[in-house]
Amino acid sequence: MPRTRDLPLLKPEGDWCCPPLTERRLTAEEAERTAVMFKALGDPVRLRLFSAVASHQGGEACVCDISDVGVSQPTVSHHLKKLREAGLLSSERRGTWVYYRVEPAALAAMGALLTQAAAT
Amino acid sequence: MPRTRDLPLLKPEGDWCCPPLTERRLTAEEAERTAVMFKALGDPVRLRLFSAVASHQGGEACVCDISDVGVSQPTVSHHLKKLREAGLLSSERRGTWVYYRVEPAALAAMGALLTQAAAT
DNA sequence: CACTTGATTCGACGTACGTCAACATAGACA
DNA sequence: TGTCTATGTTGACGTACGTCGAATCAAGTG
Repeated sequence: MPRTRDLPLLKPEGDWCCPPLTERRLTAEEAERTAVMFKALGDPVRLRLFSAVASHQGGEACVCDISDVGVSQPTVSHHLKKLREAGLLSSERRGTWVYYRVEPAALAAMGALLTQAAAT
Repeated sequence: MPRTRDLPLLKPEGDWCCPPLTERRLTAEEAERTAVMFKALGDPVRLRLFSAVASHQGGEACVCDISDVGVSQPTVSHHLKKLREAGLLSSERRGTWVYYRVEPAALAAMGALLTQAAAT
């Protein structure tokens, strides 16, 4: 498989959820919604799990591929659930294993929220 | 003051702290360091405070400008301290008031971490 | 100096979170 | 059917977190 980017690059617009942090003050609801995503990445173990999925070849990884994070297996499952509930990961069972992959939209939204704010 | 961008635009490289989430798995230390920043934005009140500072004219705001977030003033101070400790804000006292401004480097680092990961 | 306003620190409270061991569930295979 | 492996769920425990009131500090004003 070529490592070229022949797939539809997603537009860097971030209004999937919220405007850039510099545009205006977030409302209470916007902040509530956005905070869930940031909080999901606000734990070292979840961050490592997320980067393990994101950096795995094919863009997806089964739990068995990424469970070596230094915590027990139930804890891994717990954190993956959190990431899924935050909309950052999606899971799918295929036979024996459960595969996780990153949700590009959420990732792009968070990125736009920050990068467009950095140009102040 | 002109609102043109005549100031040194910071390079969108994000190795200020960590590689993009897709490049490789984060080490425990990298995850620990990065999680602090994400956790800082993982609270609705802090998110609103941060966006209030970021969207304020001149790129800075005194505490009195942004204290209307629905929590007591000590709580506001507590959250601003958290954001400062995470490297996302810097503060400076000028006379009676304390002014907060966003730390562009940290913001850019987080943004790069995510946007460069979204191009998988 | 005392007094007022802005901001941080302190001490306490309740809740949420991360973690684990034990148990439960799902699929593969004999 | 039963057993084995891979994940998810439950219940419990300790710690960290968000919140507040009260006390404290900082700077301006009379």
